[in-house]
Amino acid sequence: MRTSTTPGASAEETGSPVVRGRARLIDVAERSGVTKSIVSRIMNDDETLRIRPETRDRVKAVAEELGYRPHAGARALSVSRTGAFALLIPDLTNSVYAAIMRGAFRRARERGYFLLIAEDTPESPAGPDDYADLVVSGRVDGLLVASARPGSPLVERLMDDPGSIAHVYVNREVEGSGRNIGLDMYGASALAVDYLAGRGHADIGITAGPVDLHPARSRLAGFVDRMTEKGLDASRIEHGDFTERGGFDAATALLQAHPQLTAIYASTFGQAVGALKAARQHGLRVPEDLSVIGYDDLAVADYLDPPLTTVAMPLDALGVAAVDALVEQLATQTPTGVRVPDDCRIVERESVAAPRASVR
Amino acid sequence: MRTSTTPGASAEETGSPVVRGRARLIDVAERSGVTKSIVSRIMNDDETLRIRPETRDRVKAVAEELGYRPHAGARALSVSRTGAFALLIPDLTNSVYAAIMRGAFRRARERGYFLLIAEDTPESPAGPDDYADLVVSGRVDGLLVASARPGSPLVERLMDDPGSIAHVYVNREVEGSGRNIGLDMYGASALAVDYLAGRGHADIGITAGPVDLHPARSRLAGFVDRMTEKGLDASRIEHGDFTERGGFDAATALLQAHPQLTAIYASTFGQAVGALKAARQHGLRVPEDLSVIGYDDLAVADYLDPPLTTVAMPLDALGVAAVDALVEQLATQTPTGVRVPDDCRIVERESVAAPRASVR
DNA sequence: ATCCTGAAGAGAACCGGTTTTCCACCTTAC
DNA sequence: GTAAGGTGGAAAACCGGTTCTCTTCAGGAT
Repeated sequence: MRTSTTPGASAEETGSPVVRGRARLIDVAERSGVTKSIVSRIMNDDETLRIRPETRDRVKAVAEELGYRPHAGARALSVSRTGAFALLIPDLTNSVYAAIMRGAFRRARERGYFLLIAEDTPESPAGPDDYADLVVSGRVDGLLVASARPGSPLVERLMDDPGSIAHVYVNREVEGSGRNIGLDMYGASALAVDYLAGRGHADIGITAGPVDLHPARSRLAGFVDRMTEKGLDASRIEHGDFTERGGFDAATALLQAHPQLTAIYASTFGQAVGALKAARQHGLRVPEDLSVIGYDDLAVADYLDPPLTTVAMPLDALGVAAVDALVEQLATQTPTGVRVPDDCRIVERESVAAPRASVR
Repeated sequence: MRTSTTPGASAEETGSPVVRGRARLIDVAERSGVTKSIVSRIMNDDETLRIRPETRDRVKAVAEELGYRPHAGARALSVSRTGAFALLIPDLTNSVYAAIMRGAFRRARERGYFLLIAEDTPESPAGPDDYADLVVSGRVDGLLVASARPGSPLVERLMDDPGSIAHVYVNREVEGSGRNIGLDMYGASALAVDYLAGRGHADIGITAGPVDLHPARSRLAGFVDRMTEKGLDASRIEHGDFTERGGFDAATALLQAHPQLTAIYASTFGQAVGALKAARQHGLRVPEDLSVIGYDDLAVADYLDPPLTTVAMPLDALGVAAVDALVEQLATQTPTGVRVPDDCRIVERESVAAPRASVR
């Protein structure tokens, strides 16, 4: 687009800078009487640069005056680094991911990166090509993949050639990838079982998630194992999507199949909301007739009826850890996985009580 | 970073392409025996290019084989266009924005843009500089501002120099900007009043939003005007944040100040959730003792107790319209505002009924 | 006077594209 | 036989930075 902008054409006569859209490195250089290499090295705090303090100050003042901002594309071209990551989210409307996004976003800014957030659902792919091309085309430096589904085109591609595209898996782990940033969901499930059992529950059901998702499997495994350890019946399982609807359907099936159930452990927050509705439709009061515990502690939990007791997970810490891992991966060229320290805990509200026919 | 990558160094001997991170334009050119200018023009479907069909096919085949993807930074540098927008959201955890994001994201992709999403809260600014620098530094081509707050540094800066930074205001309008993409919130409020009045309600209160936010003012004005038109008392107003907490507080104050209230109109979905809780705490059954209607129709409305009747707004259409307006602004260099056609409507669920002491 | 040294900055190549200009060659017409 | 005109593609400038190498000049030592 050579629109003959001849920058500073009139400035040469007037001595004042012509009004341009943006100041470039060379504008700063000319105006302070040095070359652009010097300006560049000053702006980037080049340690190897020997320069008179007064020159440095003058250049910095001019840059400030002109509102100089380096052109991201030009810099990316030069240093082969964009300073941006892409975060792939399976569902933007799910507040759980909002919490992860928030942590990741903040941490990215702290480490000098911007975050490009994209919704990556099975239905709406990126278009002709997938999100891995964001890296190949030099738009971002790496991928934070929270949307991994085994067998999806993206995951296949990343597994095929793990070296050329920096990435980590967040929340949804991919086994064998060695770059999973996850929470101790297994332990969280065990904690939930302990909590319910501690209140006297023995007939506990679980609304589990889709079997192909790693988080669903971990949570279910933690539930089954701890139930079994305690000598309780771990067979009250119904699967459903990780949505309100899925939780409603699964809980309904659970209540029909096992009328003696006194507690339900829902695998996600959304499922718990659905389970509450299922209980109402069955004429069951929560927590008097049925206890419900959910996963992930969101702000709305306080405002449900009854306020929902949850297993709180450090979701923003997950986002933070993911960004840290990706930054480190770029620095060392070696992927690492992290299990975020599990300070998961039960947030007690009012949806859990002792079972109605407690035999204590 | 001149790491002497001498692309294709060994390829010259072996005849096969050396394994590189990415294929460049010149790699495609050399491999197909033409110059990079030709490849560029072929890949961009340059109409003015006269070329032998076989050459075109050969080049395209090579590009495909090498998995060539143009480098975004290099292209941005050359054409002064990045192919990305930034969407500034005030609260990532608010599902209302998720709906807008979704519409905007999809539409952006359709029009060849990526979306960089950023959370722009009053507390956590962008850092040393604000989000307008995303445009100045050539990282994105324009801003979709859904986080406008009058007097905020960003809005001030955009108002100061509206010409140099392409942007539109989404949802939260800025008066006098001429680039507002909004919904008919005024009309939606009137619709809610009509609906409640049609069910026999006369004592209607509103949980309004923060007075400095345009949506809050529009919704309140629509309420007040329509109430007044109908000869009803339009003074039952309490302000609160656009959150569950704000709705809870405002509704609590409303119920204490006006015990005769039979209906509450909540200015946001979150406020409605808070209002439901406030009703419960006051020992009021919804909808028998108190009707509640909320704003924006989210999926969870079905799962609240009772299921929440709402005024549904075309949120994804808002996102779509915003992207369209921004694309057009870049093309014509003239900002435009749009009021998204108001196909807003009442979604009836179970939180509204005739007032308990209906005098019909 | 000359040589050396270090400080301060100039100059140029390069990153990977896009776009304008120009040129060689082949036809066709005269 | 040659000029005109069209075809197909080559060459080079440019976008705005970064970084490596080279030059100049002053001052001190010899």
